[in-house]
Amino acid sequence: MHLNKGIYMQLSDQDLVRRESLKAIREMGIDPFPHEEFTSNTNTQLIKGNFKDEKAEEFSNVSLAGRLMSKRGKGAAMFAEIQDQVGRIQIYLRRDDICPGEDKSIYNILIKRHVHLGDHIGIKGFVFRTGMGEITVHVTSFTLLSKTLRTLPVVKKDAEGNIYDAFSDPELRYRMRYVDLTVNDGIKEIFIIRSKTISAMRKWFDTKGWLEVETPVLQAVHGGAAARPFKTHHNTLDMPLYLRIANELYLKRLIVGGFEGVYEIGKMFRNEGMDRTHNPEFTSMEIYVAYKDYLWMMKMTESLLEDITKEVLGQTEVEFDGQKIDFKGPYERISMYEAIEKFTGVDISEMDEGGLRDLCKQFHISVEDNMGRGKLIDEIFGEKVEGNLIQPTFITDYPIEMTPLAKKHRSKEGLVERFELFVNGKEIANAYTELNDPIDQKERFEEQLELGKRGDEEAMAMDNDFIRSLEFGMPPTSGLGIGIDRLVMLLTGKKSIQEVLFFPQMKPEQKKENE
RNA sequence: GAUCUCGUAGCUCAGCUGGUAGAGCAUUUGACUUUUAAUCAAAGGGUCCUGGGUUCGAGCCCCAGCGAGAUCACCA
Repeated sequence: MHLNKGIYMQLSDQDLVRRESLKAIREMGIDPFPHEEFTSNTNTQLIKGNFKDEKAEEFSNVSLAGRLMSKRGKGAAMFAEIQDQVGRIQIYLRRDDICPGEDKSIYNILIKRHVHLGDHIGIKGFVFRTGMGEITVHVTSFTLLSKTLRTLPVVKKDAEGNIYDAFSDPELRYRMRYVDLTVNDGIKEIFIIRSKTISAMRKWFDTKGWLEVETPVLQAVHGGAAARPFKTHHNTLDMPLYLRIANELYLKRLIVGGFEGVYEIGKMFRNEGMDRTHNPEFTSMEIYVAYKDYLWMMKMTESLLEDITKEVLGQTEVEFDGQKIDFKGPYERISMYEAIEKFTGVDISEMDEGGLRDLCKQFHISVEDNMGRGKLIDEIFGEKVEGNLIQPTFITDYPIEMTPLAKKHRSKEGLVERFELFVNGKEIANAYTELNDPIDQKERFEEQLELGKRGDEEAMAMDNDFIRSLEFGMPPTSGLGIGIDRLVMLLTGKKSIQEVLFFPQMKPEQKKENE
């Protein structure tokens, strides 16, 4: 890309033309960036959806604002298109209607010459249908609302809906998302689905009486998950702080404090690799409900996802990468050991660390010396099982070594009460019957410290205040976390997380020179 | 972090065995008062990502760097 040569300051010949026009507009006595509000009484969608030829008089006085997206000059008249947030509509500008007097400069000079594609305009007029049958606004009054100084890519669509010259370079699309949103079809819809998903979830929880809360993003001890954090520094306190990798331990403190249902939707930060399913900051939803267990939470999760997909998409089925995925519950439930046996034919439930290590070798799965039993099982699962779980599937009952914050299984030795929900081969939710025995919790942290000493960089740190809070008594509780970005990817059919983030993380365009 | 691929006009892309750049759209000028990927005529627009090297000569070959995408590893 030509980004290195200075995308910020270099102007193309086309951009220079716009600067010249800006000057010319001012010389005409017209403010290219006027202050006054422009009042619309409709929008493109309302007109296109409701206009009827026999009811044309209802549309005899419309006003709307938007960007000029195409111009088809025909001499003393012109067809053009205006685009607002909800769509696009054709407009018809006739010189003698816009300039009824002797002075034709608004049409001849301003509109024909100095108004460019991308400019924000306000129009008033009446709606009619052209000879070709297209609903069109016949403009009687034209206002320039904001001049565009850069050339917008022009994306054209023919009658069959074929797209020409789409603005398709992913780098440019992500860096200049404002352009992507403006010129490419369907981009806004992705983010509308994202927004609706979050708001549907929030509404669903609020209806149950659970409380939306906010917990610290800056944490002195980063806990609640296995991941490398971003480190920062507080100047006044002169101490290191970490951006949260999870908020679990804080939310549980609130359950200790007497809230019976709390949830938080917010950003987490993990200082790890980036690829098409990982961004350094991502959005998670975590919810904790007192007096519940993970069996209850599975039912809740089914019901939540079924309701949300229905609300957002109008149906529970989505199509992803050619596969039909149905969020209608109930979902298949299968324990971790059963799942591994199902896809490998090997029963690992009684295997010790050495046996698992041999099995990994047999399956050509590369493992590290510092991996404990839990991690080895996780490797086998990730390699042999995960990818097969296309329809929503609960994997339950994880080995205790992998899960230091979950309660021991009520009946199965060596396991914890945990489930993860897999869809399309990817984990999208994770839940426990939360560990509320402070002595057990302390021992689990100590085991984590041991793993840390063996070289596991992601082992959790001891959180003494969290232990203290449990000593004050946490009711039996179940917690659930959902990766919002991944859920939105499923609901929008997007294979890359960057497609569902407005501004995915990018390296800087230019090296700093003399800053 | 590793490997592979890519970077040429505002956008989307061509560019042959190495001979100092092309198209469509967009822009500018002109024609056209119901067109629609408007049309017709003409014109302008380039640090071929950056820096080295090979060569009489590099968009093309080699090396290094920058940025992006895909795959893999780690993670959600």
